Amino acid sequence: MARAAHQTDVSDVSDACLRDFVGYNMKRAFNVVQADLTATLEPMGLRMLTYSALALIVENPGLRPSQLASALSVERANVVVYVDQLEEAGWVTRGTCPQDRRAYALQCTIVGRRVYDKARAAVRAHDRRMLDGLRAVEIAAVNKALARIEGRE
Amino acid sequence: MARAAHQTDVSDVSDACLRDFVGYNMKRAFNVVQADLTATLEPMGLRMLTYSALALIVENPGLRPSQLASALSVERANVVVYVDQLEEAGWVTRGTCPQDRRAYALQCTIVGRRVYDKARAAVRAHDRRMLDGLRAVEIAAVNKALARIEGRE
DNA sequence: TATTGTTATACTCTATAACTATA
DNA sequence: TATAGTTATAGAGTATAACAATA
Repeated sequence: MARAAHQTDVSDVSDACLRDFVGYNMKRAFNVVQADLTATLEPMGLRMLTYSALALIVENPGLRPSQLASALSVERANVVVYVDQLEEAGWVTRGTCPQDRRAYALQCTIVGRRVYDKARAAVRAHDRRMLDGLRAVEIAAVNKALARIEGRE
Repeated sequence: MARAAHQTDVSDVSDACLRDFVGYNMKRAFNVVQADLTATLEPMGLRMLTYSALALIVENPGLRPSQLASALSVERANVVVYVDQLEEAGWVTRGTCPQDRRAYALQCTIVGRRVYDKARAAVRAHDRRMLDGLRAVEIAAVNKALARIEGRE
């Protein structure tokens, strides 16, 4: 790994001032996860958010968009785009909601279910790649800490 | 915390299908961190990335933009905008680089140094808020796991 | 009046391609 | 020929404001 003397050498740049800052560490780790996940889902026509939306619809048939927005922690306005894409792909339908005619009951199609199952397996493999080298206790510690930071539990 | 029966109730939405997926947990926790950090830095005219850039310039006087890009894990093109903003605020200067006239030697100004010190204290307080309730060993476990995911260590 | 889904819009983050001036 | 900084641009994520239909 020789490098020409005139080329940018980043090895002597100190980021110690940022390493004691959890947001910086999380952002950098998440960038790696995001890049691998994007590559994992792209061949199936999904992204992290459309995959997450599809998963929630599959697991919660009849889910309404506003519930989906809450579950994804995003605004209702943004969910419209995700559902549009899933609907255009033929994986999700906007069914009528008899109890509230303002709302829609989101359902996945047979094809949508199949795409989800395939994507889920790929995401599981991605997850194992990301956590490779970490012991079960360490993974549990991370999940606990993330839950605490998120304000759950 | 009473809620009208007709209002969106998200408590019965299951996201178990996503909770065993580290990217989802990281994203949600990072959203919380990001929101708090944005509110923390906004009064000082900084954002996460401009703060990070300022920190690296303060701690590495004479840093060149391409080194800054590597340290921040972003493309050179994006660094231009961050440095523009820090320069317009009067916190950073693009000094000449005698060894390589294509490059700039980034330096912080006296005011920039003062803004950084103030922001650093605010970020430390933010960090304590985020990690509140976690023991030192747990924080160490998170940082170790994040380093592993990021591919460092 | 308040809520649901929607549209329009804007800002941030990130990447790629192409340009210029240097090396 | 390759690199440093820059410009232009595009896509993704996120948020707010305002609207029509419905509660």
